[in-house]
Amino acid sequence: MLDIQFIRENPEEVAQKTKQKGYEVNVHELLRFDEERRELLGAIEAVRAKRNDNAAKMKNGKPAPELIEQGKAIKAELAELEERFAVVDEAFAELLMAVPNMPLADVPVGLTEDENQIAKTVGDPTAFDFEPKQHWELAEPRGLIDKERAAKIAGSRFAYLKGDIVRLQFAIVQFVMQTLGDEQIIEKLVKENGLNITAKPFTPILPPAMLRTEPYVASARLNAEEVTYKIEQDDLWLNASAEHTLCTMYWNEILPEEQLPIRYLGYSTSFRREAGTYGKDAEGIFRMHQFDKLEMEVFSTPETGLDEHLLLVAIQEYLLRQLGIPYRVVQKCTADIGKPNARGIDMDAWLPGQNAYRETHTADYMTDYQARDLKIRTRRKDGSIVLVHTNDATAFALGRTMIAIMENCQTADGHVIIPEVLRPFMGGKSEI
RNA sequence: GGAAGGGUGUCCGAGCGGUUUAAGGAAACGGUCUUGAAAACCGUCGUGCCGGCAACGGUACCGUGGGUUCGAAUCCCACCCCUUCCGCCA
Repeated sequence: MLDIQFIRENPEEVAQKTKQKGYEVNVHELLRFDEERRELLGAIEAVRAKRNDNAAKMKNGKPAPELIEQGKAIKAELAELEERFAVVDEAFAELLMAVPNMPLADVPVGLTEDENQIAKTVGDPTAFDFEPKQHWELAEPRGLIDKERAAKIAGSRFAYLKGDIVRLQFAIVQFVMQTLGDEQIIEKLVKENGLNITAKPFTPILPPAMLRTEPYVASARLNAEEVTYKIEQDDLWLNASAEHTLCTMYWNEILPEEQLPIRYLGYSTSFRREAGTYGKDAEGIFRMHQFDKLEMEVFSTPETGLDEHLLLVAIQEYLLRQLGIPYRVVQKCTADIGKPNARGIDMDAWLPGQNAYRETHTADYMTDYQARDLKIRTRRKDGSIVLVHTNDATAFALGRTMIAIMENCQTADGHVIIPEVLRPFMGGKSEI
């Protein structure tokens, strides 16, 4: 949620930016509830003080009957106030939760994704002296992807991946783990981008793939049940990204400042119901109910949050360049960055088979919006306590990355040249 | 899944419904002593919210949510988690 103090002090700005993000919240009504709520809270606390006082008088020995009578009256008075408070508080909380994070100044204002801006394009679309195929045309005939049998067992949008494509996935995982664990590479990227943050490498992490409702809601990442799988029996949800189980990891904790930034490289299977996407990307493995993903997650001080975000974007670009995949960087507009986001970047990889750029990466900067609900704070060296800033970003969505490799590195006879950097993890193999 | 025992502050650990304003210890920080350090001694030492420029005051929080009571860490109910034993299992 957004800082109520900030909303009190900047109601017009909050109303305007809320609108820019495509959200409808009556800020003035919110502030009226806020005021009423505080008034009632003051009254309640005064009555409670009276109650505590009254009870204290009865500490020693036999309670006087008139004190008990007084206590009963106080109890009734308190109950009446608390009832009124509960109503106001609920209305207040509902409005407050509806307020999105404020976009940073450089986020383009726009109400649909058409107003996203292409920040830059890197590499030319791969040239072929033959008609490039779509990834499933390459993979299915060779038995690398079997969707028919998967449909028999689990339904549509599932697949069996087999053979060299599986080796490729784990080669990518190894490559990314090695790259993000290399302090020199991080340092180089920090310097190149003029960032004022450490070169601390990323720690690989395998998170749970499920989480409970309470932390999920607090993460501001729980989408409607149309999008996310729910395990009713156990009050658990299947995560739609490792970022969901990573950002919630320090829920309700105060981290010593020396520990920051905490940089994780998470690997997790992600699950999405993809309701309402019937027919869209039906072929191949572009849009699946289940896919594996490498996700970066960073907890930092407020001062370094933006630089951490820029580092994550730089890493995404570096990884794509290492694989030799042409891509473009998209600065998402106010309506497209998402409710908890202050800034959001997408990366679209060039897919020759589709003759189009398609989204393969996202980088999200939440400032303290997500941390406020998750109650993740840091204790500074001077003893003060502040909310951390959170960042998440895709390292590689493995399915889509393999699509990009297959389509960009395909040969006329339907094989795939393995990018140089992956070969050490493919047993030296240069083609599959 | 069955049985038993537990969840108290950064950690350990007390806590017969009303001297709990949560004992005591450890760690940490500040100080005295010391050439310096250790030891010893003295002091400080949870989080949120409301009010206040501030010192401070009020209030809530002892796994979570409800209930009983004039009064709940303490009693009752439900749920979550942890430990041990048994069963099952990669």
